[in-house]
Amino acid sequence: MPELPEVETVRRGLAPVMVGARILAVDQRRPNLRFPFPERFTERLSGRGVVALRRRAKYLLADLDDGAALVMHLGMSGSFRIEGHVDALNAEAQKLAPCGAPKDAAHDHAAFSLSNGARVVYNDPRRFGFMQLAAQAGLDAHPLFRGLGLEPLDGALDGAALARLFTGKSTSLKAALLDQRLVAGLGNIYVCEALHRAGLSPRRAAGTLARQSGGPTAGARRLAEAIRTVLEEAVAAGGSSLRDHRQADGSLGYFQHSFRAYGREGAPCPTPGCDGLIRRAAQGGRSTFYCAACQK
DNA sequence: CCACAGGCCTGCAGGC
DNA sequence: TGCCTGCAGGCCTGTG
Repeated sequence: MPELPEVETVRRGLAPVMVGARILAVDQRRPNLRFPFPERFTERLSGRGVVALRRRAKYLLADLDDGAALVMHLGMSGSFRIEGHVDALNAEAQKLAPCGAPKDAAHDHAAFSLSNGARVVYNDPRRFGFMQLAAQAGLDAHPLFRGLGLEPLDGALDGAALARLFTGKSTSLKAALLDQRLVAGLGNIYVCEALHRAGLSPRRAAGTLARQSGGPTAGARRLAEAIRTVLEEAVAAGGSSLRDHRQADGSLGYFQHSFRAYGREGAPCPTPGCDGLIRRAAQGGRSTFYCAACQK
């Protein structure tokens, strides 16, 4: 579920409820997720105000009023839901409620009771997610963040930046784009989608897109553009993770209907003028969907 | 029973 | 020797 667009959707859904509110209590229901919860987790959060809700790559960050940041990663199956909010702001937030609500509470692992009456519940069946506390100051130097690469939507990702990152790399484009140290926030779905849009083979060596004769290659420019546009479109659609608990207005979580390659094995390639079929192959133990006819 | 699933880390082996 | 790379396995549970 959670690649960059999904985490951003979560952030936008939670922000109206959490920012400006105070955490009254934390209901921590087990000692660990992927990693142990921080020491004295509930004590350290109780009474704290939430100043801001931010995102870096696939991390969600709640800035607290004591200078700490609650760092949250959703892993493969993490989701939040909002309960018990009744005012107008909350109605809007409910509409944005990220990743829907699970059918039962069996995998509710932590819940934050807020001063505005809302309860924000974290659910994660596979428990690949985690939560940590870090200092806001120097967060970029924190072990979780210091190695992260370019944030795709902040304006720094263009053909020249990609060409520079790919210089000398013999690894495949698929692996390079999944590497969070180069570009941060892409996962299996959006890598497949971006490569398809750019007309580039997932098996092609990343270094072949490096600079040539003083400038970025056309492929690097196309790829940077494809990454930005697919992420922007997915964010605008509320991500791809909201198959369940669809809102009546249908404005969120519909990007899975716009996939051109991911999960479409055997389907006709949607590229105009291409008569290929979408294929599925394994790369690094994960499925890659691509069209051999138009992705070179 | 099996394969597979949106993330990410480690260890290991091979190539240069 | 070092560095890069690909790959398997592990963490967990759910679904087809």
